[in-house]
Amino acid sequence: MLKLSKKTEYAIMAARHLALNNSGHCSTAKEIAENYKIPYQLVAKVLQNFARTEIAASKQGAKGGYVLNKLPEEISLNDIINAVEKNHQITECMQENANENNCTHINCCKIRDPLIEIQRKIDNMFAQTSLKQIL
Amino acid sequence: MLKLSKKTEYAIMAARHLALNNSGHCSTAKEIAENYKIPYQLVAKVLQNFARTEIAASKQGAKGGYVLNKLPEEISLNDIINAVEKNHQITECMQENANENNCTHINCCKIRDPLIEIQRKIDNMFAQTSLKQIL
DNA sequence: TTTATATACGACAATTTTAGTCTTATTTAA
DNA sequence: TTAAATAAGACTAAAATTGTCGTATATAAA
Repeated sequence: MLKLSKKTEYAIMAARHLALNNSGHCSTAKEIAENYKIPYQLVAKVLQNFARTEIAASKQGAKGGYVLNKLPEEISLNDIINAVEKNHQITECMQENANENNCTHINCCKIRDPLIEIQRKIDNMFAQTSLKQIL
Repeated sequence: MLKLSKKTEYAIMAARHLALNNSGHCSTAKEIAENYKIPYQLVAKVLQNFARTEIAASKQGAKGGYVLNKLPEEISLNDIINAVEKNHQITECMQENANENNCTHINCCKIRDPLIEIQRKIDNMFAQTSLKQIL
């Protein structure tokens, strides 16, 4: 519980790699996969998510690859996590309009409000941590 | 990812219930299970863990049950989580003497140190949140 | 224009973790 | 002696995570 997914770990590693290799040259999924010994297909998808969320720009074809769209200090850990994880909240009921479909206990558990506060603190921490701090 | 386990949710609910019903009388697993509509066996184990880690005292037999051993302001969210989860760190490599048996990437990932800092902040937050704040 | 290299992406399979159940033993008040 | 309760291990089911496969598309360079 409360563990980062491998996808997120790989995303942080990949983002860090892009930040350190941003001198005009494209980094490829293959390069990152081999460098850090992580499965190629997984890094590939992580990078596609970076392109989709505009953390990085992609270039297809030979000599293609990825470059960051922003400076490392302008990219937060939250940006990186959001790129690869659609739902990373501490409980199912954290979203605004949660109801009994999200959790059968929502009306009797009595702990939702304090947990929302915990969630807020975690979100804050991730938002305030920049990629630059991870280099 | 980064989700609390049901076990932890149930533990927080149960701890809160004990805190609100501490006027000399024992609360039972059955009472809590029915009150919050959570599976009896799971609450029972959560409460056994509270007794084992001395958050609560247990009394066996008829008219038995559990009472908190400390005041709500003296019990942290960390105490509650540690009672029911043996390992709740954000990565496998967070422990002091982690090596390649914990994670094959430990020597090439380059992100362990910044993650240790994140872990420290999360631990801090849980340690500084008391049961009293959850009532 | 062909080939090699690379992104894009959905579907699937294997593995691991989480959640929940079953069973039995023990303790104690009435 | 019985009913109510904790104690605890083994097992099963369900869900989430992790990893793989296959195919399509784009592009630089020979």
